[in-house]
Amino acid sequence: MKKPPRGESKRGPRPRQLVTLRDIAREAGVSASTVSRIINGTVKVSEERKASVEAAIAKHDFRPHAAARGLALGRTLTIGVLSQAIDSPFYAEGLRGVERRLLAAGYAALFMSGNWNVADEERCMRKFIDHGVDGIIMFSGCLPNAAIKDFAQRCPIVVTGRHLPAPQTYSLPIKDRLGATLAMRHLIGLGHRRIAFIAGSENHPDALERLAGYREALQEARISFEPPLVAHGDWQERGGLIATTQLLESGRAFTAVFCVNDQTAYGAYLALFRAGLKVPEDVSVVGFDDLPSSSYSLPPLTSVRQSVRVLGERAAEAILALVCGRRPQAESPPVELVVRDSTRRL
Amino acid sequence: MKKPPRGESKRGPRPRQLVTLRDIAREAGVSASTVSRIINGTVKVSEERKASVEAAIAKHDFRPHAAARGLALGRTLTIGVLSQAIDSPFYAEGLRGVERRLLAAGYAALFMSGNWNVADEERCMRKFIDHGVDGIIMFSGCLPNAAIKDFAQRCPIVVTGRHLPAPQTYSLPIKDRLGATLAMRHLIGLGHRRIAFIAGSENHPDALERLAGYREALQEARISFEPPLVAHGDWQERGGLIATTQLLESGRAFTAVFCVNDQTAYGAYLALFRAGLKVPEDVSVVGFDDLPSSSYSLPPLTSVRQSVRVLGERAAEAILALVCGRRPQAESPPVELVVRDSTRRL
DNA sequence: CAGTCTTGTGAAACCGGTTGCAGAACTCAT
DNA sequence: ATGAGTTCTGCAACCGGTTTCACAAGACTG
Repeated sequence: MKKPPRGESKRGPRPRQLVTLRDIAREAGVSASTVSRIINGTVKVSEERKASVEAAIAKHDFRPHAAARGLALGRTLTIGVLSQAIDSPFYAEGLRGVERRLLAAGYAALFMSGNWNVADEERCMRKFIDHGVDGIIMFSGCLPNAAIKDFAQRCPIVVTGRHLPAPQTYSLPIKDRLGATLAMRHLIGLGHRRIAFIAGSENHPDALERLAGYREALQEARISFEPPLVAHGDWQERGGLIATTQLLESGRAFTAVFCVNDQTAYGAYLALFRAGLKVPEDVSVVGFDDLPSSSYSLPPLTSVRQSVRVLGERAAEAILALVCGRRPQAESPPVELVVRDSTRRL
Repeated sequence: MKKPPRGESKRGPRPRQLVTLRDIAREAGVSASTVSRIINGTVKVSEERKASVEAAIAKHDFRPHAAARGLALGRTLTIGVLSQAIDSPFYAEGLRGVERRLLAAGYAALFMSGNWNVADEERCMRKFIDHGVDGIIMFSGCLPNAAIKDFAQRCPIVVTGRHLPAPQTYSLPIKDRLGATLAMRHLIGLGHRRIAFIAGSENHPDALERLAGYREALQEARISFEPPLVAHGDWQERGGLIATTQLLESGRAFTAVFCVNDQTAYGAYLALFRAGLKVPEDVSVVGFDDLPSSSYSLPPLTSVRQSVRVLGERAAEAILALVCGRRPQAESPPVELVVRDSTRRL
């Protein structure tokens, strides 16, 4: 019962740096310190030495060893980014924003997926710590706040989609409720009264807030809330398809569907299509997130837009600030409704 | 004109490890070597010491410092993964596969996007090297083979979508031509003769191969190749929309469109929709890649499937093998045609 | 021209792990 | 009781950078 070493069981020989800083120093006839100073520009060095060192560096195409530098500096220039699934178009947008902004600052991103699952999220977080990331960005996961605070003692954390006041931590809330009311007011303004809602998974905070927005808007318009008009999906096409199909089979009348996110709306589209119903002639549909592909759905989807890409950029800015010991100033991006062709006046 | 240091201009104080291996050793009354050996299970250690060391580790929730370990071991347990855009559903699928397989082996993935652009790809590769990755996976980029061979001298590389025989390198070709002929034979078998092709960007090797497959299938069926039936897109929805629109406006008759990838097909869908044409009644459409969302397009899209996710898994297996000094044995996944509702018999 | 102030440089310590080597302790056979 | 063989453990060196500190050389001041 020997515990296998980390990683793969078989390993090759221990790899070495082909050319080290001291090799360069020897070749240029200076000390290692001088080479280090030239590379980092930390202290002024005489022109002639600088030239000969730079020549030696170029000649051997020398690149400092990352781990060694990381050890000495206490930094890895790496940020861990936790999303729920790297292949979800929603998170992909966010990751893109993060990547852009981090790259510009010289940082690289370690992406991992939590799979909407506390255990996986926790595992990812530990892995980030083990990899020595300088900071972590969490896209709204299901990890309890207490756990996050715990991790935050080891490295700064930026979390989107929730409010979490704690040291070494910064939150970028998502305006779920406001967005949902925007969508609903649009439908109500078009004369719709019987509006179904395809919700997300039951325990997810974003899902609950969007549901709250749905109810709030109904109340505002003095339309009574009918529980049977709410069906639960899974944030993905499949869930939207199933939920909408059930809703149709239940026989409850409705003239519009508000979906908790765009992927759910795509599923709803297919369910309506199979039932021979046309969007928007027979049923109006509104999504949430305004994914890039929503401009290309048939018909192009009306959706609530709070740019996830910008959210990612802001999150990246915030984590960089935290890492450098500054106070982040990033704000959540604005929410707006993008009206396309999936909704019509009754 | 002072050169700013790497990363952000302002940095906080140099962070230190809160509790080190030697702290644990002192607390447990053993030497640092013993603690290291217990953590890695490299050598047998007496039960009593083991217990007291593990107690101390648990008490302080000690985690070894990644950079220090990386320095000593010469490994970072990190793999660089280059795709063209992290928010492209195509690459996202592949990244997902890579992530799964790497995580299982204890490795983490550093993802970066090359943006279909040689300069960016090169920059990413350098960044990977600078970050000390143990290996690199490249999803079919536009970097010339010579450049790749160059990078391969510093660390092993697995590349998909091309054939590149070189030491420290492994290729997983994509069966573009075969896939394209499958799609075309399907359309031709349904009685289509005037088949348009929406190609990708002109210089991309995958695009050229798919075009070659298109022509090959035409020739096989003794249908003459008509250059005006080929339009160029950009691998994305937008390009498919524009190209199809132009094709329609050109007045050339066609009964089917084969698109270089699914995203292009989504754009074609929208163009046809706007022109009042129905799929598949008026025009049949076939895509390539079988993205997950293609089951949910309206109508669900017939597409060539060579699972990118599996490709990613295979690539991950191959790079792990290379890193451990073994010979990779991974094969490209099989290609097949998935027939859905976007094609019909003439 | 002596004394103080800069400025550039190298030796050595340090970051926090891993590991070769040698010695201690313990087993077992003679 | 003694020697050989085995198992466990600690010392010290090492991985490859960065940085403190001391010092020498040159610039400036009175």
